[in-house]
Amino acid sequence: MKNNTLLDIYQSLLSCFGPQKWWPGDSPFEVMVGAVLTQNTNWTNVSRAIENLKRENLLSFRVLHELPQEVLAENIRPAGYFNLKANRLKNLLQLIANDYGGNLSDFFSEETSVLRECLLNVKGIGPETADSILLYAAGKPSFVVDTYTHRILSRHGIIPEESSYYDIQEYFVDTLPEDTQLYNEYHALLVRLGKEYCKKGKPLCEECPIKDF
DNA sequence: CACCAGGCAAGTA
DNA sequence: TACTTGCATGGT
Repeated sequence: MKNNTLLDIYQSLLSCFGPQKWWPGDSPFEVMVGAVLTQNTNWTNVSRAIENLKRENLLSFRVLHELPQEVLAENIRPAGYFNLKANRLKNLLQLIANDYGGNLSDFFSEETSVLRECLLNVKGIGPETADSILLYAAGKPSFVVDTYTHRILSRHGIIPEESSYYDIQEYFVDTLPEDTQLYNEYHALLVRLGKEYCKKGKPLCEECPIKDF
């Protein structure tokens, strides 16, 4: 009776782990910054970088936009790739300054597909970072696919190993109801599962809560 | 010591 | 188009 495997998996994960309360962050702006900082990086390192920004009272659009890139880079050093990420954040802030007068609410009020294209046009923002900002900062129903999503589903034989980002996203979007809260919780639960039961280079874990799917 | 972490862009053939 | 490489800190 599994005519909707993804929904069944979701229910299992939710009952196993409970709500994950994502994204960790106090404001949409902080979430957006965190989305860039967490690219290929452990969240604990990102937390340190964000703590630095908070301690120095730098975590606002105006301040960060006016801050020299080198100073920004020093503050986000613990997140790794700090020069690269400082540049990427600057690119994003520049877009918001140029096209939206620095008004984050106006930026996030754009229609989803328009906003997505804007984000993807920023050098340093790819599909996952764009979808993370859309979903967790702007509250749009944009499903986020990450390495855990790909690894979990392919390891369980639910999708082919060679599936692309958009193959996987399409699968979720076509199967699940379009619901921001569902997308939010589902992605967070997959990350939780991935961290605890589906690590890189290991075989399918016998204790995995969804091993029967 | 090696390997990994909530990617992305640029270079090569 | 399909690989490969650079970017970098901190935990295990």
